[in-house]
This record gives sequence, C-alpha cells and structure tokens, in this order.
Amino acid sequence: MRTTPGILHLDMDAFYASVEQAAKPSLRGKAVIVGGVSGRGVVATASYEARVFGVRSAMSTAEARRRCPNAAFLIPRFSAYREVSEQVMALLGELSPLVEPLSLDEAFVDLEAGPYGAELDTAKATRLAERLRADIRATTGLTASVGLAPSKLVAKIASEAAKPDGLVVVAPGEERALLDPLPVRALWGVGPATADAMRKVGVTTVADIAATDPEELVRLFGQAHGRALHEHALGLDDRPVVAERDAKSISVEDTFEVDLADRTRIAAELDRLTARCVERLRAAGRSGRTVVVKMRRYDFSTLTRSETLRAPTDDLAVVRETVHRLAAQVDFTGGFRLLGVGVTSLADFAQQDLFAGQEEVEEPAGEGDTETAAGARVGDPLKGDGGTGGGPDSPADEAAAETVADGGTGERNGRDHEPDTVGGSGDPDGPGASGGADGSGAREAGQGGAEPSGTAGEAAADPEAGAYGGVPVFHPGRFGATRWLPGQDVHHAEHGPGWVQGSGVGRVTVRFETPGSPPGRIRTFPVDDPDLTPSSHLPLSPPGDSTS
DNA sequence: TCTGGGGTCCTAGGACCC
DNA sequence: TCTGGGGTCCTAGGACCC
Repeated sequence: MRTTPGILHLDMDAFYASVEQAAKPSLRGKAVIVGGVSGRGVVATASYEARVFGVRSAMSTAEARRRCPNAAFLIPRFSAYREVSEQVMALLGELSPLVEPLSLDEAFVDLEAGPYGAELDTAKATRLAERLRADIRATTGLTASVGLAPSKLVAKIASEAAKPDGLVVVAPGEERALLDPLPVRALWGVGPATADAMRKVGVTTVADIAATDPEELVRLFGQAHGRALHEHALGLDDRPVVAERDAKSISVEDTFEVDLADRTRIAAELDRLTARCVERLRAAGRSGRTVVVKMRRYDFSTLTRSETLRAPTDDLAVVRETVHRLAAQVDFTGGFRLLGVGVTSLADFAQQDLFAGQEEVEEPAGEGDTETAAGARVGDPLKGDGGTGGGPDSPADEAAAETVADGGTGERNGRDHEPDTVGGSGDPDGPGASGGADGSGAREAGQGGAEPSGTAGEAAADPEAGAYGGVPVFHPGRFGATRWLPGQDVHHAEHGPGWVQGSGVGRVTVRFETPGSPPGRIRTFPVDDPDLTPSSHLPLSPPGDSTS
C-alpha cells in the first residue's frame, strides 16, 4: 500500500455536453442532453443544467424529454470529443508516463512513476493536481474533477466526491473515513443487482460491507467478486495503473427502431454488421478466432451464439459464413430489437500487408507461428488443430479429416460439416493464392464502409455517429431522401458553418455559430437545399477568444 | 415511445485429457 | 471397468462500467 496519495483519477465534468456547449455558444448555460435521439435512444450525458430536472445518463431519451422538454437534444459527435480527449490525455502525459485511460473523459495517472515521483508528498501531489485542472481549463475551456489517493479505488471515489470542478485529496490512513458512510453503489463493481442482493441482507453502506464476514460475501457474490468487495470496503486496493491494454474483443451492434422479424432483412443487417466488424478488426491489425452473434428480443432478453474457429481470421467471407451459421441456430419468432456481431480471442496480425507476397509461408513447419502473418492466417487453418485435440484437417481433405482425426470435439459444434469455416472461400489452394485473396478482402471491407475517409480516426468515428442516430451518416441524395440529425455540423455556401438544430416536414433548421463566435442566428432551409452540406467539426477555440 | 453501444470480467456446465 | 481429481477449452449468460 502506498504511503502517498500518488494515484490521480481525472474525470471531465459532463464531458460530451460540455464539449457541445463549448462548440455551440447559444447552448452555454442551457440544458443540453447528448445521446440517441430516436425512439429507442438513451442519454449519454446531460449538462448540469439538465440534471436539475432529474435527467441522468442511461435514462431513455423519451423519459428525458418528458422531464426536460426544452433541453437541446443532440447526437454525439465522437470525433470532436476524441480531439478534446487527446489534448487532455497529453496534459496527463506530462505528469507521468503511466496513464491509464478508461474512456474519452476519464483516466488514472500514477504520479509516483513520473518526474515528480521522487519528491511526492501530499502537498506536492495537491499542487500538481490543481495545476493540471488549470491547464485543462486553459487549453480546452472545460472543467475537470480530480481525486488523489493512495489507490485507484479511492482516487476514483474521491474524484466523484469532487464533482463538479473540484479536487479531493485522500491521504493514506484517511480512506475509511471517506468510504464508510457511502452507499454500496459507490464501490466499483456494485451495480443494481449486487446492491439489491445486499439490501436484502441488510447491507446498505460501505461500512456494512466491511463489517460483513468475507465468507458470506463469497457465498453471495462468488469467489472473485466477494473477496474484492470486502477488501475494497476496507479501502484495500493494490491494482497498478496500466498504461497499454490490448483490446480483447471487437464488436458492433445496432438497435432498430422497429423490431426486425423478416429473415431476409435480418440476414442483410447481419451482413452489414459483419462488414463493419471486420473492417474495424482489420483496421486494428488484429484477427479473431471466436465469432459471436448477439440478438435481443422485444422483451429485452438477449441471446448470444458463438463459434470458435480453428485459427484466427480477419477474412470477411469466413466471418460472414460463421455469423449466418450461428444465426441459423436461433428461433426468429417475435423478431429482434437488436443485432450484433463480434469477434474475440484476438491475435495480432499487425504486419500482414507489409509483408504480403514477401514472406515465405511454410505450411508444414508453421506450427502456431503468429509472426508470419500469412502463415498464421493460411497455414494454421489448414493445420486444423485448434487445440481441440483434432488432427490434420483441411478443406480439401474434409472426408479424411473427419475419419482420421476430429474426435468428439470436432463434432460437438458441428463445424466439420462446414469445411469453409476457416479456409476462407473454400479455396484449398496454397498460401500464395490465399494471400492474394486476403488482399482483395481488405479492399472489399474498405469499400463496404459507410464513408471511405482519409484517416483511421475518421473511419472509426463515422460508424459510431451513425449508429447513434439509427441511420447511416448523411449521404446527399442517397435513397432520394436526406436526414439531418440535431447537433450535426454543417456548412452553408452563403452563411458558412453551423449546426443542425432540428428538421422535419421537409425543412431543416440550422444555427450559424462557431466556438469563437457570439450566439448565432437560426435559418431554415429545404432538406435538400444543395447549398447545405455536412461538414467535419471545428476545433474548439481557446477560452478567451470568444467575444460572448 | 422503457432500457445505446462498446467493452471487461466472472461463473457454470459439459467435454475432454491425463 | 463404474469411479476420480485436476486442468483446459468452449459455450451461454449475466453483471458491470463509461
């Protein structure tokens, strides 16, 4: 346990909503709600002005509209948030190389690992935190709350206590004074279900948990959770700050405004999701071995079906076939409100295309060689061992494989009926041919994207923004209709930059203002006005630039 | 007009291996 | 042959977090 409050937790205040207020002068001081704006949307972030009316994160947008009908309801603009986030994370990086981002607006910093680590005491840590908050305000115009404590657990709770725009320092030995009176929900890992179970046995505060027999907690909440709960309630937490974490899964999902019951439509949506998922997989330079399909029914019951391939893949056709095989296992009666496609058991294929065509692929010798991209992608599937005890197996050798090798495991999931599972398009050819197939696969995935745009950052942002609105990003004239989403950045040939305030009945209302301008005025146009185009976000101007 | 999207971690049971 | 313990892999579901 540390003897200084050397762990810092930073949490930006009402982050998305605050960025919107900074970007849109007319919204400053007003209720702003960022999230899904469709019928099934939920609130991502509400400004403090909106919270007065009881609007909270994760509340349905419908409920938020009831509580705060005059708020501005905006779709999230992730590319703008990402830009601000990078500025903030850069400031954290000046304090220590050990920065662990939890999301765009939250991070841990291990101050002891940084340049001030040696001289660190409570007073020094406090000065660093105050300077950080001032720097964040100076460069972004936004406020942040900070917790300083000897552990991650307490630092996070301290930053929560500091909100908004505050700093709370917890010196070693003071942890329990902060924790004891808090409701159990304050502890990390205590959600609605755990809190409910605790209430039933008379445990409502963190002090109550601390006073409970750990064995009782294990009985109620399982080995891992039970133990952690007791330790955390005592303020004990020695988890380190971890800078780089590799993603363990990549997934995409869409909720539909109306439940989908039609098989053809569902298949088409699964294809779209698969393309997005594989696109992101490849963009990350990864490949995955387990494919997951997620389907949520009208009653919110959720089912998942997964299949583990014999080797990792990033091949669109392979993933698509697996997805359809999995979907075929479920009963479509009643339809689905949500469909999702994911890939887990990720492996690195970061160098794949750099060495395509150069790298020798020695199939027989390539036992588990994940360094050789093509070798891993092409050779391993043909090996077909997959750790299940099966023997040699390849698309070309299907019959032989069935009789010779795969004991019970191969049959168990019925995969052997589908020799294409791993081998891609069933191409039994050598590595060279498959390498070529992979190249075209990459192009295919790229073209499948909504907006083939220049940077990886943009490509990543677009699907997110599109998903929130429940429609793809705006395409002029596509399908003969246009849809403008509230909060969206636009540019008008005559009036310049602005943002969509609302649209309907063939008209779209735009407010023309920029981060550095005074509050702007509103104008209304036909939705198909050729002078009006979507645009990328403008950078936030430094505070003080504004004339307002 | 109840309940987004992208993740992580844990549990439990069955199969299989030694 | 009728009884096992430990370990790993796979699958499904669920709690939780931001």
